[in-house]
Amino acid sequence: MARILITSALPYINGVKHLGNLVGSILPSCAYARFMRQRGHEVMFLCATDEHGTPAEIAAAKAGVPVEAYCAEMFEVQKKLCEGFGISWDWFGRSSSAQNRALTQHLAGELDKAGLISEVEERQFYSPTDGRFLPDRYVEGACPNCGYARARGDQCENCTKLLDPTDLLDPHSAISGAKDLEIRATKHLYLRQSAMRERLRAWISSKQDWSNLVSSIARKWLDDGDGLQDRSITRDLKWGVPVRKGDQPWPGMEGKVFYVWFDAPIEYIASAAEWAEARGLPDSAWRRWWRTDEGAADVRYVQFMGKDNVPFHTINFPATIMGSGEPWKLVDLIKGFNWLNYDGGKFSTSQGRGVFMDQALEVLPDSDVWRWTLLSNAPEGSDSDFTWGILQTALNKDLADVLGNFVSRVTKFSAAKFGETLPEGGAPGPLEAELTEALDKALTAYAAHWEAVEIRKAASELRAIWSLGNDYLQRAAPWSSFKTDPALAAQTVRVGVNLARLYAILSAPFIPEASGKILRALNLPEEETLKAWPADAASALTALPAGHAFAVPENLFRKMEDSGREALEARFSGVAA
RNA sequence: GGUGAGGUAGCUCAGCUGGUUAGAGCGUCGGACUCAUAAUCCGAAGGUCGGGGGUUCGAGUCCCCCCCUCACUACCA
Repeated sequence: MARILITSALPYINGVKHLGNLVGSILPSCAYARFMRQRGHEVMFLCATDEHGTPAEIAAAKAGVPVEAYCAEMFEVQKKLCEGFGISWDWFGRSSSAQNRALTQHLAGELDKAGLISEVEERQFYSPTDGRFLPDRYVEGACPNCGYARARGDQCENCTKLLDPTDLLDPHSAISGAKDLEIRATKHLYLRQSAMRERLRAWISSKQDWSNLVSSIARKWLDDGDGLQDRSITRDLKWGVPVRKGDQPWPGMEGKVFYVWFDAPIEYIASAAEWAEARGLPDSAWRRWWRTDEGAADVRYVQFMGKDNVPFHTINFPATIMGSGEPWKLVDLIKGFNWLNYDGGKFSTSQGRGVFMDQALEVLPDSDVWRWTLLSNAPEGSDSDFTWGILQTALNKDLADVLGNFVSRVTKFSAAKFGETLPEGGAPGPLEAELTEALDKALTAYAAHWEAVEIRKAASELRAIWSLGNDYLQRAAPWSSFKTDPALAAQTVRVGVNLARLYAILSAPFIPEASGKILRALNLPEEETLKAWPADAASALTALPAGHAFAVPENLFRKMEDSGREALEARFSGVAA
């Protein structure tokens, strides 16, 4: 038994996430965690909301509530939605927790002791009307290059020219529209990443099993332009972790907070501390997952994220951890995902384009359908497309026809001919031998794909395993043999129902609801059965003996008609209301 | 502009360090079967691997040039 630490990129607090966010980190991390638990490993699967920063403050202001209340509410909304998708984390925390505040301040203090923090005076736009400093992208004005009136301070989206906010003509606040902007000097702390460049490079180079996507993004940051730059870790905001050196004040930094990119990944660790506190466990219970000197040396740590998050997990956060000089667990495998596009275009939170998590469950409440569709089409190798046609195919063909119909035909036939207990008689023959051989190969491949975190390949192998069942039934044809040799048909039926049990176990990482339905129909205890991962096909096909009572389950999946698909396509075309 | 990723059958995608007739699912066509959610199973057709040049006995796979798509570009997190 191994110990597996799993984290999903933290969803930002300001609103409901779309399917692209879901498939890029939360969903695959959940499926992977479920697989590892079923294999008998000890799993700690953590996630949290990322709550600090300017967008949260602005979203709260727009909603007319204090930012703390806004975050508390959105945390509950996001938590419920994820639970609706069957997300199986051990703890879903909040980056605004007391634990994260303390740990962030502590790590900043350690970095300072190590000489890795520098103070830099910079000049930023300040808006007296808004009462805040404005990040570049919250300053708008006319583009000096093309004249576009609503260029943002970081880039003109019309001519794509990169800008400095001071370049803008007629600059004003994107929040209030105020024009009385002034440039103020302000002092900030920088993490001296440049000093850790070679250490980071050596660490990154040692990771041979990272994907091309992840490695190349990491290398780019090390070597782009003048190489790895130091990076500001503080902001002039109210909503965030107050800047302190451990538990001591930080002279000159009064009233400032840590920049959200700095405290958010630290929440991976802090969320484990939240978990321990919520369960009344001692600190050692969570530190054995995170401190290599307190038991975490044998932990395997896998992170899931979209490609936009890769720099933070390959460069910035490791720099924080390594720089502290303390023995915190570093990530072993980073699983990065590309983008999921919506019908050829981009999912967009700001434009309301695509399908959001709340809408998805509203129009199609069976979360297994979403899990299977999204995971079996996950954007692993390249950006990939979500369309309603793909969902319809995944539901109708894979889930309903290949898996659902298999369970249906085998249980119904058995019940009709032999009653609702597994019949006796017959003995395995050549067909069973062939099935066993094919299944053994497939089981090995399936588990290997999960071990390598190859989600699409695992899905494809699972589908092939489902198909083996139909192939077997087709050739064994118990509906024919029953007329002449009922014992032979009984043998086929026993194998068939055992296949249904096996499918429930193998499929659970993808479709936990359907797995539960199968196991309940087969009168099997869900939790123990899921952990009975098959050692080999032969034992899996004889797990349920003659005499075992079962029931015919309701159809596992209901298909989507073309008219239903068309209605969804129409509803979600272009920009949502 | 810079950097990165990608361009493989009608569609969605696999193809590791270069090696026999380039793969899968869906779709299409044909056949078998009738237990089952008009389900299943078998078979077939379908590709000048974005374009051009080069290296090699041999390239989808390596090198160069070009075209197209997308993302990122450090103050969004």
